Amino acid sequence: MSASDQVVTRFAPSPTGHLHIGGARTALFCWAYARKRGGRFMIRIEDTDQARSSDESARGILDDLAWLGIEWDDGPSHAVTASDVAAGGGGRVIGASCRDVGSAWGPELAGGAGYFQARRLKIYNAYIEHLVRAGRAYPAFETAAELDALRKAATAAKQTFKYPRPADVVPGVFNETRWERALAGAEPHVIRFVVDGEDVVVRDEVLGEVKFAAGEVDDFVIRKADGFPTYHFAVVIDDELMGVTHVLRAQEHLNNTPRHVALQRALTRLAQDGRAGTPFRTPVYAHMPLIFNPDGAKMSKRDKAKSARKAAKEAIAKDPSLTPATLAGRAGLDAGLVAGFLASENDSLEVAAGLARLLGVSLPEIDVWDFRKSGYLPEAITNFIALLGWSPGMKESDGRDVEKFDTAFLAQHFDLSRIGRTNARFDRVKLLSFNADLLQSLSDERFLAAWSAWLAAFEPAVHARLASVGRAELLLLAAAIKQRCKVLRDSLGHIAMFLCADADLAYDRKAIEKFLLKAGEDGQRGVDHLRAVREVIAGLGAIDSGIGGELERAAAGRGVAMGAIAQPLRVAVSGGGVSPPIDLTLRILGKASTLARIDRCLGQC
RNA sequence: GGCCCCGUCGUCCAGCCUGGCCCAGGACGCGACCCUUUCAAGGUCGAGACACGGGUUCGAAUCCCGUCGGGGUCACCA
Repeated sequence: MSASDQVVTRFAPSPTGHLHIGGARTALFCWAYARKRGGRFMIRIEDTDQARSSDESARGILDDLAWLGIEWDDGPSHAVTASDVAAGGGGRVIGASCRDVGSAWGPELAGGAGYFQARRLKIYNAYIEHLVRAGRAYPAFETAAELDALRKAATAAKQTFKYPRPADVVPGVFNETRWERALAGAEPHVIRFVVDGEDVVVRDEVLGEVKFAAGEVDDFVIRKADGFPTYHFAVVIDDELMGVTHVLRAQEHLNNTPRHVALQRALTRLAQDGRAGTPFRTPVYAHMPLIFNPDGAKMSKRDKAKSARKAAKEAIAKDPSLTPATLAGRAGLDAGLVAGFLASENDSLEVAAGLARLLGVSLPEIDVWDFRKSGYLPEAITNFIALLGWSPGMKESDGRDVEKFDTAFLAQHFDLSRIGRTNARFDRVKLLSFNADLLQSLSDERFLAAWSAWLAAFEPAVHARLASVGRAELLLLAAAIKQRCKVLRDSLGHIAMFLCADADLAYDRKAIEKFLLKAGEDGQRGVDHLRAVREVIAGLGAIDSGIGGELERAAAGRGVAMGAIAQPLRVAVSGGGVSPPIDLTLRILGKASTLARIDRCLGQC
């Protein structure tokens, strides 16, 4: 395969926040397709929105991608962080040997810098000037307010708004007057593209042929008043210049495609007329289905606000003494902002998070970062999202569908032809099950490693406390909680009883009544068994792997089933009726702690 | 509203292109039972869908048309 027909895919995030789970799927599919075809996968940062873009966000997105194990051949260079579980730690840089996509335009575009659109203004402007001189684009001077008024009028008249091309703009004729006026610099202006009246047929690998009639698209903006290109323009220029052959993106972009094709055609004519550049190719398009919420709307950050609002309203309904103001006070938030939030006047993420913390509810995970915080494994995420809109269509030998696989499998089997057309709801319960299965399949050692890395990143205080626990005990702990966690965050609830000081352990009165004080069918009470077992344990040198046998002998000696002594013991050392298997629990606690807790419990009986 | 996309169990996915092997298969969830020192985990079994209406055909989940339903998009955001 020559370089010219090598497949090049790209993921082009806008650095305005965290990486959305839908974006992660797009990136994953782009990556998998490039790998499958032996091509290159590229990242381009679309930071042409000056107000919303940030370097911090770009770094975060790159980091999330790396964490997922999605590595790019071309794009910004990025050091892999230590918390990057999938890639196995730090010490590497992704994108260090990327292709050159801009140094011909200036040294500032050498290396990874060429993959940031905000630095490529010189390139876009050169094309824009050629387009203007060819009569395919023109400066427009309407203000945002004027356009708004036109739009409102159209809506009021029940008509679709389309930008009316000014009478002095003639397709194919350079409007020097407007250009000079723009160059003078006194008036804010945008550059609009002259959309010709041709039908566009988009050939899509997923949807087939999609026809757009001429006249559907108006003269859209290609350069904003601040001098930055719009998405439509930058994407077309860069995809061509960067040799992108396949564009995989979400279906919400389908309606943009005719604009992009129109631009490609105009730019190609420019080249053919000998004015500038080389002909623009139309990449292969593949628009994938959207990812929905459980309630059937497009999954978005707004879901967090919705969920927090609901929780707050329920809290207020339950406790009428609560008001938006008291809620705001307790959560340390601005009262006005909270009131507005509850009235659905804003969807502040800050308010949502604050309210959630205060009320002890968890917000739905939307961004990859949210899933990281909750304690999902990257392998579970990539496996699960790959199934949202794609399937390998293979059967296991036992007749079940193949649905558990890793990214290596994707790289080997991913194909455009098996991308579905129907939107998928994001089912967190199934994701949870995928993650739980993965966690359980880990050896105790590997579980401990993943768990410890997660604690270090998200629960440093707990991680620090565990630092004083011996490796053998940690491994025992890992074994005890592994099957009980669907996500790593669940571990917190399971280890609380171990982290708690013996003197601080709280006893559940009901559990004491039920398992210690109430007499069983044989007339014996748990508390009596507990006293006997206490002496057995006190007589032991230490609690080791033989403890299970000791307890069984003790039970047999008293003529009762294991449960009759395990439950009282469990209440004594954990405070309640639920804990990991009693032998493991006692081994982790150790003899001193076990006896101390039994004695405390006996004191409460 | 205009334009565009979609419509198989509650949810995700297989089957659709190349009609019969489909009174539709798998997974998650749900129910029951088994295992069991609690909670989990695990095992077995079960309930559960071709949106509707017309065609075409010997035969349709699969092909065609219509209806209804859902979604996306109509920015100097991407």
